[in-house]
Amino acid sequence: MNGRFSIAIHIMTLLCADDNLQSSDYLAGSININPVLVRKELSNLLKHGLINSQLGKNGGYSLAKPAKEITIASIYKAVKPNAILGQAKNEPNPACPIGKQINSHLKALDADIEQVMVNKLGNTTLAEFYKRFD
Amino acid sequence: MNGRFSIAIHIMTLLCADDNLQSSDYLAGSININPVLVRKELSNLLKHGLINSQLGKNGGYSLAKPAKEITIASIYKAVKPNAILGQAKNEPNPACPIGKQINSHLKALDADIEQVMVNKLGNTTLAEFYKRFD
DNA sequence: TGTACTGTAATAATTTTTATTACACATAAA
DNA sequence: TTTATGTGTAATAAAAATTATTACAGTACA
Repeated sequence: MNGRFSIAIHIMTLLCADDNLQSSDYLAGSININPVLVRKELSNLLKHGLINSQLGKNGGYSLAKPAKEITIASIYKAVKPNAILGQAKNEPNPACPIGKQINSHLKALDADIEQVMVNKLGNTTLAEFYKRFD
Repeated sequence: MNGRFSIAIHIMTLLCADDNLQSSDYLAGSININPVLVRKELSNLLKHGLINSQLGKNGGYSLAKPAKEITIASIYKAVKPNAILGQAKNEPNPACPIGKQINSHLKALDADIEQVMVNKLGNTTLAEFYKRFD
């Protein structure tokens, strides 16, 4: 996994902390990454219905619903990678009985893992996560 | 996560499939990656006590113990990344109340996730995983 | 009608991953 | 005892992925 979950939850926490519209530049300043990257992730969160945006002057971003109705799992799902356990770039040797089948078995393992992860992350809401800050 | 878990479990499955010593070149041929990368991962698995190696002519690698005593979790632990959920490359803004604390809360989330993952992967042995191949 | 935003494309820089080359060292077998 | 075949590891190069930057069209408030 790359830094996307970290960026997404940082964004969501900042929006949770203040109901006013926040600009991508402000968010980028807290996360300390390029504003364009933030806008890309905001665009993704928007697509997943987690946030709202407002165009034009004094525009910005806000949560699409109350923080207690947003689970960490839903944020994770918005940015989740193809494979939690990672995947080979090269195709294994199809002439090898193990190589031929390993990917499908790995994929099954991955699905199991994703399920327990999402279960766990589904137990916490953004509101609860935010309460941990002091 | 990169391709390391995929490589490690592929290696372990191949060693499980045949008790004879296997060379890094043979393993690399099934995985379809460079033999040096395989030897690096073998070196790591060796360090974690999961395999044995034999130097010299006709040398190679074999499992360090019966496959039913090796869990998938122990293989995962040998290659696990710093953060399952990923981590930012840049330090968040220390002047921001959220930015200042986000990393420690993320780290806690990560620890929770790792625990449920390891629990889940601990339920399956290499022997059971290997049985799924036909 | 200017100003301050979002939204997105194109491109460059950086970092990470993977591949390759090279070679010291070990041991079985001819 | 010499040769062949393997491990172990360092150094370097190539490729791929991630992050940063520049640029600008479009929107809406004042």
